[in-house]
Amino acid sequence: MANTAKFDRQEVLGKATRLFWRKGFHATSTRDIQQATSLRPGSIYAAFGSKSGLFKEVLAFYAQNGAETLRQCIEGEKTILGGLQAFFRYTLLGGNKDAPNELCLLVKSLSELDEGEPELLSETRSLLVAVENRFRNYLEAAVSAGELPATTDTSALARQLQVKLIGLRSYLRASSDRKAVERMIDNLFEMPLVQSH
Amino acid sequence: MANTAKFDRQEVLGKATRLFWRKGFHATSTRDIQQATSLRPGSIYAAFGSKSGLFKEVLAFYAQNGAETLRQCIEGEKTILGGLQAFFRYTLLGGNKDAPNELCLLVKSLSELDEGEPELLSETRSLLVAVENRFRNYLEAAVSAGELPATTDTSALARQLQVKLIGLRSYLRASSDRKAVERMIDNLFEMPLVQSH
DNA sequence: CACAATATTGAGCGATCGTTCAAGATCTTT
DNA sequence: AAAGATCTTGAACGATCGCTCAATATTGTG
Repeated sequence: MANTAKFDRQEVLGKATRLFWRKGFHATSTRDIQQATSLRPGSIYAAFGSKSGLFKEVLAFYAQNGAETLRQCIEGEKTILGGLQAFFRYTLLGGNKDAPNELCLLVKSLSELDEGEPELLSETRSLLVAVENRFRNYLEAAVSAGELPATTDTSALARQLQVKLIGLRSYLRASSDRKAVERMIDNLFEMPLVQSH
Repeated sequence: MANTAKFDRQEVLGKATRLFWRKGFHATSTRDIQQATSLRPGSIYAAFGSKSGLFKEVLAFYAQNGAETLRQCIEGEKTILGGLQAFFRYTLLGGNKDAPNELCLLVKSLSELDEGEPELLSETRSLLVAVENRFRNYLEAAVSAGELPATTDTSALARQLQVKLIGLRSYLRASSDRKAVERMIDNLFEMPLVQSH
């Protein structure tokens, strides 16, 4: 070894993530990335191989950040269900005002990727499955904690949360109606979650 | 007038719609369009002005088709709520096996368009508002027909249908789990729609 | 401090992008 | 059938795309 990279990989991934999150995979050019990261193409290609390779790491980076946010929301509330609601509120209405896009990057990628990028598409699907599994794990913990009946179908409920979250984010981008979204969140968590969803 | 266009505009719009629906706006090249329509660029640009101009007409074409499908579903069932459920089943699971994409073209466009194409984005939003309004109109008719209580908040319910439909279509693309989607549709229409959503 | 190894630089590659337009083909009108 | 208007054709424009690579700068090692 004789020379080491001067840029911070995580920092570059963060900047690339914000860019891809805002513009999407296809509409983001490698020159956009060069400008956002202040790197020359040679450095980017040495570190990530290709635009697709960078995007794949961006997907993982984004998913890990999301998982961390969810964990913090759960830990910051007294109950697990309250933590899940806090996560919905934070993601849809909350603090991260500087989020580049109303939509989840994974869903946005699921939308624009096709058979032309099979590896990125399957990776996106895997990461979305992981989100649903995370929801289910927390719901099972809520059952264990007595917040939900022991008969709760946590798999079905996790699916419902996933569907609702995706739908609400899309609705927010379509309408910008924050009050309506807030009402729908509260409605979702106020009623008996078990049988009605 | 001395010469008339030899291609059928609706037919070309249909082919372009399938193409954009499958690949999205950015990933569809004008040469893709030329190949799919068997038209030379001059003819396309004389008829539609630009790629964006064609896409704008495609959005309208798609939305009109969707409205017609919904109308037929409603008319084909005994009750309006049954018709809405039939529309959900048809759109998500149903006959159009040759649909180019699980997602709604409007939602897909809402996802990939940004400030770089403001006119297309606002047009997409308008067409999505129109879908929700159509849902609300049918729900009001359901109230009039006694299928729903007179106290029903049809606006809120139409929003819920919109959110659910978008979420379910995304979920289907993510997971390909048709049985789970079928269960969620039935669940949505089996329970008392009014207060629980 | 000299050397070897790695990183950075930026010009520029071939391919493809959206789009244009002169030339030729085809139609309606007279 | 001649004239005039419109449509179709396909080559090609400039811009931009993802990406490469020889030249240069920078580092750790002996």
